[in-house]
Formats: sequence, C-alpha cells, structure tokens
Amino acid sequence: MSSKKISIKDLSNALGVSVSTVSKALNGYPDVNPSTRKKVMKLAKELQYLPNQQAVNFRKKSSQIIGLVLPQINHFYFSKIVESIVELASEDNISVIVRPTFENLEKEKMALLELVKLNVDGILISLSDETRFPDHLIEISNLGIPIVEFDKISKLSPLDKVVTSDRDAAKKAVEHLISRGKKTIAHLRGSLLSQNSIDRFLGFKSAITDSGLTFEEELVIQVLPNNINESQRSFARLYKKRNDIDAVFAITDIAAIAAIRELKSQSIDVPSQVSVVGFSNWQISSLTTPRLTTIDQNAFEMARASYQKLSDNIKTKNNYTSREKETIFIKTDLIIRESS
Amino acid sequence: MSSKKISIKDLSNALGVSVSTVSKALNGYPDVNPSTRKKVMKLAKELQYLPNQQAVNFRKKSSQIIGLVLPQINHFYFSKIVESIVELASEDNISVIVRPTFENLEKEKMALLELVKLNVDGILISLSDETRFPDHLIEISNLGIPIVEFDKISKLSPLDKVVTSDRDAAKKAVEHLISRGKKTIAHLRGSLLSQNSIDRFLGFKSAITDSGLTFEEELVIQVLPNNINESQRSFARLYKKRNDIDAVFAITDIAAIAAIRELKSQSIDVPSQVSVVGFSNWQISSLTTPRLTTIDQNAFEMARASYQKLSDNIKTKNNYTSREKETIFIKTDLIIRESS
DNA sequence: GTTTTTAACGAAAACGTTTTAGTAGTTTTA
DNA sequence: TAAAACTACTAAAACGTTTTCGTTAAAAAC
Repeated sequence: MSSKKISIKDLSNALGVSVSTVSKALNGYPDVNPSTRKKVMKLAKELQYLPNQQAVNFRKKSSQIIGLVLPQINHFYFSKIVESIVELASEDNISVIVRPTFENLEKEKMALLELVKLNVDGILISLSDETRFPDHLIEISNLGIPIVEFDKISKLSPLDKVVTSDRDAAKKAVEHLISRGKKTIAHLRGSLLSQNSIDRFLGFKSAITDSGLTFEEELVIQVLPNNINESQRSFARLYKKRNDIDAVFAITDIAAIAAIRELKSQSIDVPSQVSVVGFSNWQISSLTTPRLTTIDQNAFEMARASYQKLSDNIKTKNNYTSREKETIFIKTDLIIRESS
Repeated sequence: MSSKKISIKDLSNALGVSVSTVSKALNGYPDVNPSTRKKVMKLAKELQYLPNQQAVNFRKKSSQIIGLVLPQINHFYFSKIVESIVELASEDNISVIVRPTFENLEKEKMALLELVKLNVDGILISLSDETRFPDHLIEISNLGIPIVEFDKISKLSPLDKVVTSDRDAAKKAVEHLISRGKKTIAHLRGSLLSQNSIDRFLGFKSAITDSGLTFEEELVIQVLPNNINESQRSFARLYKKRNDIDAVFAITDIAAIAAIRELKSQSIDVPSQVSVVGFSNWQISSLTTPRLTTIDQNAFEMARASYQKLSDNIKTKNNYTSREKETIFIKTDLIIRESS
C-alpha cells in the first residue's frame, strides 16, 4: 500500500517534458504553453504530487520556520501566546518551532543554537529569569537573523521588543483601589531583578504618591509570584504586622488568590474589608469566589504585535542589521470583578 | 558586522583540503588522519562553523522534525503535553512543529498536509471534536509516515494510540464517593459523541451498579464541559428536581467548580452535604475553596508514552506499515482534597 | 622484491527543487 | 525577405551536505 512519494522528476518522465518545465508549470511561470500547463496540473493532481517543502526551502535558502523561545508553555499566559503565534504564522504558511527554557539560561542558549542551525527565518524570544546579559541574542542578530524580544525582555539589548505596559497597568489597578476609598494598600511584588516586577512596583508607587497618599516601604513585600503557599505565608506575616491594610495589589493572580485565601481564613471579608487586585487575568481569576479583579495582559495582542514585527523584519531582511530598532507597548485592560 | 555564515566549503578552501575530508573529519569518519582532523576541528571552532541542519536533513532524507497536532494549546492539560513532548524531543535533537486545530476538521486536515509537505519524521495527533472518520490519518500512515494518536482518538483507525484510562479513572472517582457514604450521585457528562465523555460515563455507571446502588438515568445530565456558566445553569436545573443528590461526579474541573458555585449560592455545604469530584487536576483545582478532589490525568506520562511510541516507530520505519499497532493506557491518580 | 594490505585523501553523485541562460522554431516587423 | 521579437521549451548550475567509490602512496606480508 505504502505509495512512494512522487517528485517532479516522476511527472517529467511521465509527460516526456523536462523538470524545468514541470516546475515552471506548477509555479505559474509565464513561459509555458497553456496546454502543457494543463497536462502537468492534471497529472500532478492525479498522482497526488506534493512538493517537497524541505527541498524547496533548501533551494530558496529560506526555511519558512520561525523559532519561539520562552520560559514555559504550561502556563495560561504563555500558552495563549504560543497558540496565537502559531495560528498567525500558519496563515502565512510559516511553521513554528517552540522551545521552552524552564527559566534556565543554558537551555535558552541551546535552544537558540538549534534554531540557528535549522536556518530559521527569525526568532521570537521571551527571556528566562536567569538571563542577565543578552549577548547570545545580539550574536544571533549579528548573524543577520531577525529576532524580536517579547514580554520578558532585557533592557541591555539593541533589539526590537514588545512589552506589556506593566507600569501603566499597575498604576491603573492601584488607582482603581484608591478610587474605591482604599488608603492603606499593600503590594505583593516579585523578584527585584525581574523587569516585570520592577515596572509593576513602580506603577504601584507612582499611583500612591500621585494621589497624595504616603508611600510606605513596609507595605511592599516580596513573594514567589507563582507559589500560592509561600505567597500566603508571606502575606500572613505582613497582615499580622499591619492589619490596617485595606487593599492588596498582587503581582500575579496566584499571589492575589493567596492573599484572599489568607483573609478568608481570618474571616476578613473581601472586598468590603480588604480589596484585592491581581495581575494577568488567568482563567482561574474568573472562577474563584469572589471573582478576582485583575489586569488583562492581552496575550493575543502581544502575540500579534510580536509576530508582526518579526514578520516585517524578515520581509525586509536585507537591511535588518542596520535598521532602527523599536519597543512596542501592549495596552492592558483592568477587569473589575468582585474582589474590589 | 553581519558575519556571513560559513560552510564546509569555506573550511575546505582555507585548509587546502577537500570538502569530503572536512565533512568526514567533522563527523568522526575513521579514514582521516588525526592531525588533519585536529586542524579541521580547530578552524571550525575558530570560525564558529555551524552545520546547515537544513542541508544535512535534506541530504539524509530526514527532517528531525515531528508534528504535533491537537485541539488547543491554551489549555492546562494540552499545554503540559506540548511542553513535555517538546522537551523530550529536544533531548533527541528533534524539533517539534505544533499545530492547533481549534476543534476544526478542516484545520486538522490542513495541518497534516503542511506537515507531510515538510517531510516530518512522524506525527502525534489528538483529534478535533469534529473528526468522525480518521481517513486522513490512514492516508498519512499509508504514505509511510509514522503517526500516533493520543488522548482524543478514533476507535475506527488501525493506528497506534495512547489514551487515558478514562473508564477506570471515572470508576475510581465514583467509588471514592461511594466509600464516603454517598448514595445519590449525579454525573455531569459531556458530548454523546466524544470518546472521553463516553468512557467516563461508563466508568461512572459501572461504579454505581457494581456497588449495588441503582443507576438512575435522571441523575446524568449533559453539560458543556468547559463552560462554567452553562454548566452551573444545567446543574441548577438538575438540583432543583433532585435536591436529594449528595454527590456530583463532573467530567471536568470546570464543571465541578460550576456545581460547587451553585451549591454555595444555595448555602449547601461542600463536602458535608454534597461532595464534588472533578476530572483533570487543572492547576485551578488546588486553588479553589474548598480545594477540589479530582482525577490527575498524568499529562507528562501521556506525553512520554506517545513520544516514545512515535520515536520507536520512526526508528523502525522500514516495516512500519505492516507492523502490529497497539493501544497504550495511561494510568490516572485520584487526588483527594477538600471537596469530598 | 613483488604482492597485498592499509591509510588518507579526493572526485563526484545524490537529495528535489528553482532559476538562469540559452536555443530552436515561429511569428512579427519594416 | 531579412531582421527582430517572441514563444515554449531545455540544460545545467546551484543550494550544503553526505557518502560511495576510486586512487595514490606508503606499509606490511610473503
């Protein structure tokens, strides 16, 4: 049964015409007689000829493949990004090779190396937590391979970037709490080195000071943003010291849920006594009780803008290295639900 | 700056030695003088030679790429599968091209076609809801391309399959409820056509009858497994008719949370008055209040077994078409938490 | 000292396609 | 009717490798 794959040569033999003519007929070149073209097309259909894309790409020195490197896939935000990018690319007949780094710099470097070897047309990357210096990205860019950083980026690289406007988003969230009359607002932040964490903190701070409240260092604590138990314990410690807290702005939905869980366990009502706002709008935030007010990061728009930028870079590859690089900001939405 | 990519030919020119020798030196062939090999290696490192994997694969008639086709990526279970498969494959230096179908048969067919054109070494697929007949899979298999179905499979295809042991899992879950003394157990099931839904229902039924309880048709209702509002409304209708229900076995965690939400809104205590068990062990199930008892589907093991099977098939490709196909069952774990 | 073996290398084909450059034959132009 | 233009085709190179099959020279065997 196993029908062997048929090639242009098979068509050419069967029709008594050269391979060049077959290729031209198939690809719409003008210098082929309509009747010949018809014959070629007909036989191609009959024999179910499928062009060997691998050979085409090799010959054309393009791969029609882009690489997508990111910290994780099993993650609500990132998996939406993967899904969106893959779908957008497929509309352009581009395939996507995904490589998770698990926040490991070595894996990130390995992934990039593999992608370069594969001759990918371009790379989209969201950096691992361990990545301090973006030298490996710059090297790739110098090789003439278009590369766009998104979401978790490095401020040190001269590359195109697409980022969430974390600072504005955080400010918006905190201003919302303030507009609800909250005055003693705690912030559960993440790592001191993560750019997201820094920007969200800065947004928090400027919302506080801009509205005439006094910024208290003590009300800002660091948590592990994706660890609910650790976050809950950390928040519990803070709340013990400062039970005058009337609102919490958390760096992630998980951290927010951790706070809510702790407050519930102490029979503090959310939102009347303490309001809580998260960040990311994970699916889960609409399933909790109370439903969580949060920031939607607009994963699709992040994916779209990143892919678009990369796609543009690929299309104008000739002067890629010399072109001015830009940073694009993705707008967020405040989703107001029951927790605030 | 843009250093052009260097090829074997560049090395060969620089060293005054033939391309064959360079290639052999690089690839550990025995018939090359150790000193020559050293020189080649040295220069290769200096010039940062990277083999053009595209050319290698083309020449070797392999792609070192596998295709992964599934309904969605932005989904806790599937994204874990994607992540796991990609990681396992990367250990074998295999790249993965992912294609979501969004439960659309046309997209599924298109995705497969693209993958075949790309000469992928093999394909892993989880079928869309729309897929009734697996003809397109069989065609591919007949082309000699190894293919393994996983999770959402078709009973009609003579192919290798890896599936969750849904029936056993559901039985286990319901037996757990029975062991807690529950006697009037409702089941929130999914589509009448989906194999998962059928098997979970059959597991539910056999747990009931095997333990001497009477199976009541009325206690089984159909819901949209991933739509919390619809599920809640459907369950509300059921509970209105039958408020003697003392336990619920739901086809997904979402449906389970929907039931819990409805019960809470009626001030029915979970689990003392009504116990609830979900299915899938999504991240969210450990974050709800009460934490949800559920079935862990062991996404990693599903990924591992599927990849392993495909990998074996690829390695023994010569007699693939004629080989006996098998179905592998992935064991599940009952995760007992607070909702039961 | 002749034959045989071995060591080290290179030429060239091959993978499937695209594309350039060329060629015959026909048609148009002037 | 000779030159110019056009039509429809083909040959062959090219993309970067791998791998087969020689080939030469040196080493080993007898």
